[in-house]
Amino acid sequence: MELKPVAKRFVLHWGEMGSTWGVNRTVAQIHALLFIAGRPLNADDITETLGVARSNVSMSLRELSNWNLIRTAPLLGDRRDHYETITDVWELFRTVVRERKMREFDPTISVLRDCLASDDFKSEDGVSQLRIKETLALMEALSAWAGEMIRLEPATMMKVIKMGAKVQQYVRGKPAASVKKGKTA
Amino acid sequence: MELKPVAKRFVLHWGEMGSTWGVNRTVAQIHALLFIAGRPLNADDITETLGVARSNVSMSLRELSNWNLIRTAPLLGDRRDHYETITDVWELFRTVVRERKMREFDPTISVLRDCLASDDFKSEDGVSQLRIKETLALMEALSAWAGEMIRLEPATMMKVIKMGAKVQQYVRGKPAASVKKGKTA
DNA sequence: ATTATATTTCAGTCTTGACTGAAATAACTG
DNA sequence: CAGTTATTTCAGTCAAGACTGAAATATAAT
Repeated sequence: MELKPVAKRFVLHWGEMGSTWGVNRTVAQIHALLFIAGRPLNADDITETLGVARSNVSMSLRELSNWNLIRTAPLLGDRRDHYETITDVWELFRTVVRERKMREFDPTISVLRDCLASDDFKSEDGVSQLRIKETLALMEALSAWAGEMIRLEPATMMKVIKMGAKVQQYVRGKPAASVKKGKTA
Repeated sequence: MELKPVAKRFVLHWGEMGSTWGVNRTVAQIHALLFIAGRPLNADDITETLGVARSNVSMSLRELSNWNLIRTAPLLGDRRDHYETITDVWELFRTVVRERKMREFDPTISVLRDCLASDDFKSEDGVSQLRIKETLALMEALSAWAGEMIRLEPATMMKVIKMGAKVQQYVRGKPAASVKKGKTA
C-alpha cells in the first residue's frame, strides 16, 4: 500500500506533530494513516506502509487504544485484526479533549485538593495559599467546562465554537434575559 | 531558601506534569517556584532551592521566556537578574493557550492549506481529500475561536468559561434575538 | 492434535533530549 | 582599566523512552 503524495505528506506531518501533542511519532503516524485511509487496515498494512517494525506497530496500536482513538473492525473472510479510527473530526476532537483533560488536568486537581485539605496548608505563606486556591479554582472551572462541552453533540459543539467570542455578550454589560444564571460583571 | 511542605509538593508535582504539558521537569519546576514564591527570584535562589545545575536554570529560564511566561524584574541594590511569572491564573492560562495554539495548531493549519492548494491534491482519493478539508476546517475554527477567547479580559474569559455549556442555548432551537449571526441548527 | 497464522512481550540497542561542569562572554564596580 | 560578579554557551555525559528482532503466546484452520 503506497501512499499518494498528499496523503504521505499528511502522515509525515502528523507524525512530526505527535511530539508536541504528547504521543510519539509512530503513534501519530498510524493515527494519521488510519484517519486518511478510508478503510480499516491490519497491522501488516500499517507496518509496510510506514516502514517500521511490526512490534512497534503493535505497541502503538495499544497506545492509540488507550487514547480511545481506534477500535478493531472485523472483516469477513480475514481473521487478522483490522483497525479503524474516528472519522468525524469533531468526534475526534472531543475524544482528544476528554483524554487530555484526564491526563493534563485531573491529576493536578486531585493533588491541589489534597494540598488544600492538608494540615500543613495553614502554615504556608499567604501567597502560596492564595496561588494554590486560585489555581485549583481555575482548573476546576476549566475541567467542568470541558466536561460540559464534550457532552454536546459534535454538531452542537461545532456551532458553539463557531459562535466564538460572541458569547461574551451574555456575561458582560446587559445579559440576555433568557440567561437565568448569567453573571452581570 | 527552603520550601514549606505544601509549596514543595506543589513544585514537585508541577515538575512531573511538565512532561504531559510539553515542557521538561526543570522548566515546569522553575515556573511553579516563581508562581508560588510571591517575589522575584534570581537564578541562584532557584538553583539552590531546586538543587539543579546553574546552567540548567539558565537554559530553562530561556525556555520559559520563549513561552512568554516570565520576565525579569530589576531590584534596587541588586544587579543580578530577578525573574517573576504571571500571577493572575487567568492571564497565565491565556498565555499558555496562545503559545500552545502557536505550537500545536498553526504549523498544521499551514501544512493543510498547502496540501489543499497543491496540484497533487485533486489526484488523491476522495476520502483523503475529504478528511484533509474537514481537518483544516476544524482547526481553523478552533484556532479562530482560541484567538478570540485570548483577546478577552481574564475576568470576562472566566465568566464565559463558567457559563459553560449554557451557551448552546443560542445555537440550537431558538436563538436569542440579539445573536445576529447565530446559526439556528 | 498439529500446523499455520496472528499478535504480544521483552531484552537489548539506538535516539533524543535533559543535564552538568567548565570555559567563555558579558556586565558592572572601583 | 583591572578586577569582580553574573550569565550564557557548549561539549560531553546521562537518562528516558522509542524502536527492533527474536522468542513466546494466542488464535484459528485442517
